[in-house]
Amino acid sequence: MGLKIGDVAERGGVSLQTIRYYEREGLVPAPPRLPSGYRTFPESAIRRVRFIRRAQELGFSLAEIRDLLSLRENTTSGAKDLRERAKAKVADIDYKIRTLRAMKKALNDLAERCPGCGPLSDCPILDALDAKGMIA
Amino acid sequence: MGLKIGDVAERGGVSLQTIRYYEREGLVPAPPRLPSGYRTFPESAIRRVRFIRRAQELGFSLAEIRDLLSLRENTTSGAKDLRERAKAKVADIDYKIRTLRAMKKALNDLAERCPGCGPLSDCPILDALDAKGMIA
DNA sequence: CTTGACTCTATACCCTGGTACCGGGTTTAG
DNA sequence: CTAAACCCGGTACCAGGGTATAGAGTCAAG
Repeated sequence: MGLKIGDVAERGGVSLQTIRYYEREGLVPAPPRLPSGYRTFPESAIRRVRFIRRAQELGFSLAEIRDLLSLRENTTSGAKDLRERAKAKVADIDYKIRTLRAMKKALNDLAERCPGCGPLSDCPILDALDAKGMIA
Repeated sequence: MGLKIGDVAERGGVSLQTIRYYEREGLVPAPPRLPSGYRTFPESAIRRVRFIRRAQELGFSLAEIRDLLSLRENTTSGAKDLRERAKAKVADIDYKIRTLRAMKKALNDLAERCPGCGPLSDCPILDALDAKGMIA
């Protein structure tokens, strides 16, 4: 009934060794084993692996991702603390979203306005990103 | 007047060696030198370094960033091609924004609803992120 | 005119996030 | 019952993105 490591790897979009690596690093909980020693994963392991991949693409390190994931295995701390920590993560995410929106705007401006600029002029992309609100 | 490498490093928020590394990797253009061999950077180098840092936080590799930056030093290709490439980058960025918004929503849900969940239940964060639209 | 802060090149090293290969056991389809 | 396909742990290696150190030259203040 449990999934084998190869299933998790394939459906999660990573290699088999990566799953073992994530287990060692505490990103995927160590699953129960068959008498043979084979790991048997629950379905949720696949979602977890996919989450890890997506979060990485967004610039979170594995340590940050472990942190994010630990929010739901909330045995350690009170509900108040959990809310605090989640809010902090949301603030990180908001910052990323704002920065991405500014980059997007700068790129759109570049694409639309720049056919008129000279090749090496001080085009808008960097300037747009350096505007207030983008610096920290 | 020209900035010295230490100024660019400090005001750009990176170390001195990192500036030299970025120069070697073609992320920051090699600046003119004084007779002594000292680099003298224009102000724009600082903006450039800051841009690189921010883009990294958003999950772009240095290769991708070099690519992004090359859009403005558009001597190579026609305006049509530039628009194409910029649009492709915008699509990447839109994907990241969508994913971040879903993560944010999941975290907010977690913070607000979960005080009522049992500790190890299948809480919403992973599920929310696995919903359609988030998978690829 | 020297002393401390800064810069130069070059080489070596480090951490993160994996990937590849090994010799060996297991499971399953024919 | 055997061969293909899968899994095990262990070790070694790799690329990206820097960081550290060494040995030597430069510049600015007193």
